Amino acid sequence: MNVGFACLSIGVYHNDYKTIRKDNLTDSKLIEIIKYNLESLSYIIDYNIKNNLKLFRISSDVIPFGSSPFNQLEWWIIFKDKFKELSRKIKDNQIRVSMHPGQYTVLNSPNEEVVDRSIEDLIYHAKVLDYLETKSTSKIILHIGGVYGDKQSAMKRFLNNYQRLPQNVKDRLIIENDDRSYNIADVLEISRSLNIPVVFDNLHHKINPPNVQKTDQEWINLCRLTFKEKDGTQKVHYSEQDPLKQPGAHSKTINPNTFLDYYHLLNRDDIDIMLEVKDKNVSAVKIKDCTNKNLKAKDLESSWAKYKYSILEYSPNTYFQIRELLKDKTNLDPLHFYNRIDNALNEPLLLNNQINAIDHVWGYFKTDLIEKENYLKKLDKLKKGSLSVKSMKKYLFNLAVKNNITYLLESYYFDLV
DNA sequence: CACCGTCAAGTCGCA
DNA sequence: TGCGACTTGACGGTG
Repeated sequence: MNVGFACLSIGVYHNDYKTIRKDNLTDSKLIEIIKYNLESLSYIIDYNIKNNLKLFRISSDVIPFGSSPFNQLEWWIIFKDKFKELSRKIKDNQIRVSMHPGQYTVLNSPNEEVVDRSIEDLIYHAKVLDYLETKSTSKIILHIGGVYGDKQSAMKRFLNNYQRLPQNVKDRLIIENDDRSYNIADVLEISRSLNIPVVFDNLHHKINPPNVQKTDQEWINLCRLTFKEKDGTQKVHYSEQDPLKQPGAHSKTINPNTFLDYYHLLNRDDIDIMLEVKDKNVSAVKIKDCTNKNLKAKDLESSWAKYKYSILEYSPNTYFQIRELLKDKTNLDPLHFYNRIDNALNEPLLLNNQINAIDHVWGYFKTDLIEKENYLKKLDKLKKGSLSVKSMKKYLFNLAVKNNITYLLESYYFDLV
């Protein structure tokens, strides 16, 4: 089983995607942004390699206006070398990348212009995967689209418009059930006509189930039959509901107990599971560790190094308990380790604890007296309530960047809230 | 420097 | 009929 995450990552420096408004768009600005975004992609790929994560979704935002006439650049030529470099990294490390156009790419719209733009958008996605020299196992995952008051006609329109796609898009296109219009039975029906793979999404399914009653495992086994050899290992999406938000909202993190129950019911290993969750790579590493039969003490230690200041911030007690726990290297219990961490991150934040964590992080810097005075002034303001913890953390992050403290730049502390 | 509204994309549910 | 929700960074304006 491979587990992966989507687009962005926590604790990776320079991992964000920049964009631009139409009003300010120029070729030179576009080039600058694409260069930056491809570097971000490169850093995230490096992170995946380092953490042995073999499944990854590339953000559609990597090329701003990638399918729009506003972007006339031949970016695949301008950045040929960068694409080559990325392609080599992905290939050498056998990372399966995919892409997932957003909710605005609607192939079955009754509006011809929307369909035209959607086809252009799918061509753009295929182009990125083509220039990364990925095989047909690198997929573009798409939802069916809208219903427009007549589902049968809308599904028919999807089938017809699919035929308008160029072959390189067809080779990669796979379809997924969504949380309000097309349930898994609908998507499987479309798959039977087009002979293309189906991605099962457990949370969408929970919210939007078909009339036919089957277990998730049964649906997943049906979807499995839609994956041919050229399509690679079956892919599914896995996410959990955020209990405080509207139905369909992804949870902050994956609960490893819930995941393992689900995974054990699947009772198979030949499956790729894309996690859709707010804390992205953090959950991917967690699940990776909790399912790793050859887990080493250093795996948990490297994870702990990234969590520790967040835990100190939320719960000093847990901080000391986990430090003790990790001293026993013969008895590894990743589930217990991650449950302790997740529980701590659910405790209420107290200013005193936050200041304590800030002071620990500050201890990493070897600064001059002027900087120290600056810090003490900020600390004083923080205690008086005239400076927010958020601002203070931002200040510390910038110091970590300036002093190039890798240990801190890789920490979850600046991103986990 | 922090915060807020707007933008940009398409659909749908709800006043 | 039109607006809010979904998503997220950029950006202009305000405090």
